[in-house]
Amino acid sequence: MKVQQHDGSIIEMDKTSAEALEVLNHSTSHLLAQAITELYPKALFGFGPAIENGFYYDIDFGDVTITENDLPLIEKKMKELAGKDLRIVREELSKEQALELFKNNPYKVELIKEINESITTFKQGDFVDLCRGPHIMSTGLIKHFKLLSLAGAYWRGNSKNKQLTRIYGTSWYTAEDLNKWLEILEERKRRDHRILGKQLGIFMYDDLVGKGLPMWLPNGFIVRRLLSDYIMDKEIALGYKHVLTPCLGNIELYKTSGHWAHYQKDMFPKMDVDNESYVLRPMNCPHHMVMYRSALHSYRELPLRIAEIAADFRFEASGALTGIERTRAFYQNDSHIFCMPSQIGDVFKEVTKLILDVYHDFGFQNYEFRLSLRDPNDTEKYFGNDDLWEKSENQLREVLKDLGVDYYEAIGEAAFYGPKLDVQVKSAIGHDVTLSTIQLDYQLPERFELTYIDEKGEKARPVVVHRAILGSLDRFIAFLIEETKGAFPTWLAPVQVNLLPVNNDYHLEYAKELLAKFKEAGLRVELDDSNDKLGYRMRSSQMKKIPYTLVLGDHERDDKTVTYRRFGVQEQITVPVDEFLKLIKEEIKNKTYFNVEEKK
RNA sequence: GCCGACUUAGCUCAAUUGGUAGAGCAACUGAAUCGUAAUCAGUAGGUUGCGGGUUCAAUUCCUGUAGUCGGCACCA
Repeated sequence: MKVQQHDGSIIEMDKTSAEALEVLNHSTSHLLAQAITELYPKALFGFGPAIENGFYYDIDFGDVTITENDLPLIEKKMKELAGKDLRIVREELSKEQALELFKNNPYKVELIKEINESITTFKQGDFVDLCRGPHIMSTGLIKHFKLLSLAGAYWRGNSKNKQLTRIYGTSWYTAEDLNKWLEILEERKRRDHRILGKQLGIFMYDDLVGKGLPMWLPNGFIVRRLLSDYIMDKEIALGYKHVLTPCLGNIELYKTSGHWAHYQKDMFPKMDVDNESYVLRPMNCPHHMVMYRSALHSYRELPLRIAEIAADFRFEASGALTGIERTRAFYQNDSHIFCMPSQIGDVFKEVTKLILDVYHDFGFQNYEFRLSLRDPNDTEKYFGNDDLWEKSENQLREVLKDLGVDYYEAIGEAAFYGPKLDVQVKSAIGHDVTLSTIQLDYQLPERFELTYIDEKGEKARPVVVHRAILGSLDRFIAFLIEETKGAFPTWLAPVQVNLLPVNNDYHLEYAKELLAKFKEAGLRVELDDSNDKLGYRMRSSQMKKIPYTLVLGDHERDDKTVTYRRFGVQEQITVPVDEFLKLIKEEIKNKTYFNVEEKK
């Protein structure tokens, strides 16, 4: 297929390439704009780019309100226009000509004024759009697309600007590809932790308690407790010291740290008591800073690793709340590592290795390291002087180079006190979320006047490395649910073994015997002695995604064996009881990550 | 917070142009005792999120409010 580029050249593109899909989606966004222009002549257009597996267009509809019910109509118009197989014609304009052509559209005028290169438009039929391209040669290629959703989006991503209407869609070269993508979107919905979390009894919400305040149900609590134990054991092995600090803090604490100046709006309002003010803590750094400060420290103690599974409270914008991925009450797997400047590299390496170790245990593979840097133009957000920022950002680049991990840089994603190394994952519903983070901080030690006694017996200032491996337990579990589709690995499963006697009259006794034996062995085991048919109980067991369902009948009782079925697998395996115990204990010990798809 | 949509039984969903709520699953009761993803029958379950309005009549129309969802903005 042929594609026309910004400079007017026409190149050949492979339809199966990512670039070709991007071009098609971009051209489909133009087709959308053309259809809208015919249906709503007063509509004004902002940006309309291709995005991953789709496109959108931001549109100012003026006084007209568009709803999702309008999408099929727009889609129909698009099909009609595409059917005409209109040629898409590139034209080059002077800035004056462009300003004249788009004089009725303040958004395009704003953009034209900023363009320094040659200005091009792409025209199909009567519709002209300001655009760099590239585009396909004519609308006839646009056949398999769907408008997906509608949203508000601020002009140029700034909440001070007017909010436009964004229409999202997706476009493909074949009907098969389109359907495949739509199926993936459906599949993602089924993995959504909010749905699975409800089905599996992990967490719940109630309006009377308040939005963003999840309550952990028995099954969810088991997973949380095991995860806390798991990560604390790892930390203890690395020399971390665990502490417990209160969820409230005097407001002066946060004024000292700088958080009050930065995040006041995102904290629950202060509480005035006697002549003091308190806030629910949004994070734990200040508590740990003053804990460090409470004693004299020798360079021999460093790095000193203070850790806590700490409850934090943030007044997140109501629209940001998402299941247990983003809440107003959450628990951080937090630590602050106080070290000498010369130890920064080693500390970062140690923490990065811990992250990789943990991800390996969980079988996570789809994650990316992001080096989060400050935006030098945003002097309001970022504390400290330029030299220090440059120094610490370069230090992180050095560390990453030494570690040999792939990463990408993101401007404006740093914390106000320093650059970060974040581990980014994509949730089932497509949210880009930070799972783990390591942050370099020269600021808080300064603000809290932290010191240690160095080799020469003189006071020196330590550096703080903030880090969270599981991030927050809440968000981690959200991600874990989506990765495992709710089928937790055996070591984390709320119920690990479900016992099904074939006939209660003959096999219940044996089942009870095993129940006691398995409990004794430390397994989370249940016995389903309801009078339902075996098939019914097997189905119910599978729906709860219990790793091992054991069927116990005459053979098993007489031979002292069990017949088990692994979750999601048809195969039935009969083994002696002790062998089964050995097998499951081994699996729990090794934290084996069981992939149902592979075993099917 | 902003734009748009949604909210009916514990859960998943129905209810023709406004005529006063219905199914499956779950629960409960009974029968059946059965070898790997739903045995049969019966019972109970609802101020249709909440408040106000229009109407002879509102799940349905209008309005306010709360929550949820899709995005945007935000994310120490």
